[in-house]
Amino acid sequence: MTRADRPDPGDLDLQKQVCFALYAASRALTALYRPVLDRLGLTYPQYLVMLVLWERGPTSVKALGESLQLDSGTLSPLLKRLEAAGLVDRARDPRDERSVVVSLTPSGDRLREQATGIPRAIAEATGVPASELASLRDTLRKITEVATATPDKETT
Amino acid sequence: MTRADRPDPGDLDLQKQVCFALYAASRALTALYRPVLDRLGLTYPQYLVMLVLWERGPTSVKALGESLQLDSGTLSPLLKRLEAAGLVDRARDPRDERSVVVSLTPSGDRLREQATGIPRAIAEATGVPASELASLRDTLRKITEVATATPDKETT
DNA sequence: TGATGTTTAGTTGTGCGCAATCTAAATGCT
DNA sequence: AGCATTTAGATTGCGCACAACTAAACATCA
Repeated sequence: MTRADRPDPGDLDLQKQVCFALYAASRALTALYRPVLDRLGLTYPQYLVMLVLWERGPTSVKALGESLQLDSGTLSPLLKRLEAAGLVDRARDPRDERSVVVSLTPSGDRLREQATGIPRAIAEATGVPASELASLRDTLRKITEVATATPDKETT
Repeated sequence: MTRADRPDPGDLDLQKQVCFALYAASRALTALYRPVLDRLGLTYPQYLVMLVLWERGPTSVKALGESLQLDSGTLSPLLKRLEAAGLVDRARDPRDERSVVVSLTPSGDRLREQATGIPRAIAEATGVPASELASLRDTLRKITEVATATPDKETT
């Protein structure tokens, strides 16, 4: 709070921006996953959906969206592709016909075994110590929490 | 190296994965930029392109791609939209007709002034101390460097 | 010099993300 | 019960990302 909020031209330096570092790192890490996931026939977002299903079993589209911070505009077509691949089933919840429950097929369940070693392999490939990765993850979670909690902090 | 590389089922916990934290944080931060950039008529990737142009002046498509880690499949249509918006010009380099040089129009140059305060405003909105953001950025850069440097570390 | 290979952009096709809109089912209110 | 409101999911449209391919310009060298 010294003499802040006077815009510094240097602020527009691409390399100084955390947001760009985040954007670049996210794509780079996803690219690391790609050849591995290709063997499972999954894209990275599809893999995230499978992670939730492997962990929690049958899950509604709404709950999937809350876990992954994705809306139905993204999930609906993605789940349709997973269903076409024979990995998941979709069915209306008889107790609430608005809700669609996604569950694993036997084929989707079996895929779990092939996925078990992936996270560790990727973590090691980055060459960053596990402790540093853990603190990185915590900082990222803090940022995500603040950023998503903010409805629209407009000073107008 | 104690008793590692035996796959632990817990490894598939979504919340433990750095990659998901990265993916979620990147989208959350981009969402924070969105209302601000909307006022400039820019998307986030378009803003990144403008950052490079504001900093370096006329730049080839290839150099833009190297700075932002994006290929022509992404940049060509993006630049076409920036050109349609009247913010940039595109012209073949007379010295090497393969290369296309992107430069700012007066309108694109003026936009810089409106963008100057953005990074600081976003950084403050996250509530994370500047020092922590700086170390976060450095860790992210390290990960990006390793991940992009790896051509394909397949043990086959 | 002419054949060959490389570099640079652009195009096409697929799959996200996300805003906006739509439909149907459930819920609340009187 | 009757009707407005809310909720869950799907659809549409646009803009990235990225792989695969094409075409033109340049480089190289027998």
